Amino acid sequence: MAVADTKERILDVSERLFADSGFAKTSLRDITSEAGVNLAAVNYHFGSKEALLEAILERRFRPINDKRIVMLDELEAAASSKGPDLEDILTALLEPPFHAWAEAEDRGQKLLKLVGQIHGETNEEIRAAFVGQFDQIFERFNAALGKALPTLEPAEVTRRMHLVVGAMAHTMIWGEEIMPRAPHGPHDANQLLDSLIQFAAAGMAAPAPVEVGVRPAGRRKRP
Amino acid sequence: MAVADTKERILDVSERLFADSGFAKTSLRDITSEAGVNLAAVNYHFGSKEALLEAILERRFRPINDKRIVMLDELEAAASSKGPDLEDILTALLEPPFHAWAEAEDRGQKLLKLVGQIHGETNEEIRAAFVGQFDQIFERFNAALGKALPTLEPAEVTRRMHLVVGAMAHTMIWGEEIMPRAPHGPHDANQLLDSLIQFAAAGMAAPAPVEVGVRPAGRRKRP
DNA sequence: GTATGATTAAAACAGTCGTTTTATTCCTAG
DNA sequence: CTAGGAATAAAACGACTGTTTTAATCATAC
Repeated sequence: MAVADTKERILDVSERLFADSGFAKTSLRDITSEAGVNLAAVNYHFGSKEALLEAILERRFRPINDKRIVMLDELEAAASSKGPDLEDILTALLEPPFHAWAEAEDRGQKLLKLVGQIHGETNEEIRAAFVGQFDQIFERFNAALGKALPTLEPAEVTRRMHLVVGAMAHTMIWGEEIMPRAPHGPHDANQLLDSLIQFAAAGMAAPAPVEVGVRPAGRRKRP
Repeated sequence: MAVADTKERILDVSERLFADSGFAKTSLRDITSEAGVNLAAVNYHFGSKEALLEAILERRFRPINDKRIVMLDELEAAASSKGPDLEDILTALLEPPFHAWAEAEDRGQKLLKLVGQIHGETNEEIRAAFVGQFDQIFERFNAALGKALPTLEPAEVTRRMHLVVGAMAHTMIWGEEIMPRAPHGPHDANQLLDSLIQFAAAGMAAPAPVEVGVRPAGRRKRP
């Protein structure tokens, strides 16, 4: 068996098992027996179980984030001095992971469910490696969104951007269960993405909130 | 040591340890030694480690969901035949968990991080018990939101409602890290909640998306 | 063909896990 | 005061964990 075969089989199988049963509950014996490789192969090729998880995440998110940057680069190159439109920026942010998710679902790879498990379930090193993959994405899109929404405080832009990411992540992690009547063809996925982008664009462009210190004590009593 | 003391100490400690280190990585010995109780106490009082997790979730989410229902009841009792306003419904949906989260953070109880770990990391039984706690919430608020947004397809209302929940959950799970410069006083929490409600209201009220089958092939090319 | 390094295989290691069993203590009802 | 169940404590059980070690096999370069 060629090396690439063994390594990729381990990646494929462990990605699925981690997503299905969780990182901690999936043993190396589960992985290696299902992949048809030796138990020691994981430690030999990856070093440790946790390094295997890092390799899985890297393999999936690298092309997604690369695509995001490329799309944003193109938008900014084609835009006027005002910068790209809000909806286009959000499309560049949301479409690559969403398509990866929809395609992965079709192929039975529920890798995105892994994201929901990373928090707390693995050590700080992995968490840092994971969020580190998104540092550049965050900075670039935060800046672009701030330029597209010049009336908003930068901190408010950042807050709302995180809300957008949360809406997306929640959809991808729970989408399978919370939208059971929507089979995962490209059709449904595109409809979901449309809803998401429209929702996100409206939310990002919502009127600036009233300043905290200025507002009357009782929250949100309309006049 | 009184019974209530032992059970509650186990709940308090395990809630914190689960949230910090994850369910699978936290051993009963970690819990019982830190709580100052005997190792067998968990199995004696709760039956199993997984039943302990169910008890933790029940203890925290029961009052939150009760409050949501009470607030929605009051809104509907006071509303005209058109039903309550969108923003009020969203406040009833988002404020109870948000305040519980902010207060819990202050007391060092990061229970909401648990939610992000439930998916996949525990067995189907627990997952079912967890989502079952939100069945009533989902139905009630889905209906109320549909009434407040009569121009939207019901399926679209449901989709957007899930996006709102995702934005909220993401904020609560990651808020600690993604908003590092915002200390968790009631001040910042309220500001965050304001942003969230404003964002959610605008997103929910976004224009209805173009029908999938009708739309031209290339996505979202504006005229 | 043989040497050499990479890969796979099999076995053993040392430790931790959740749970159960057995004993002991505590508290209260009669 | 005492019987009896509830609660706590201590110890042991059996199973499973990630990792490491030791052998065997394979492919490639000379």
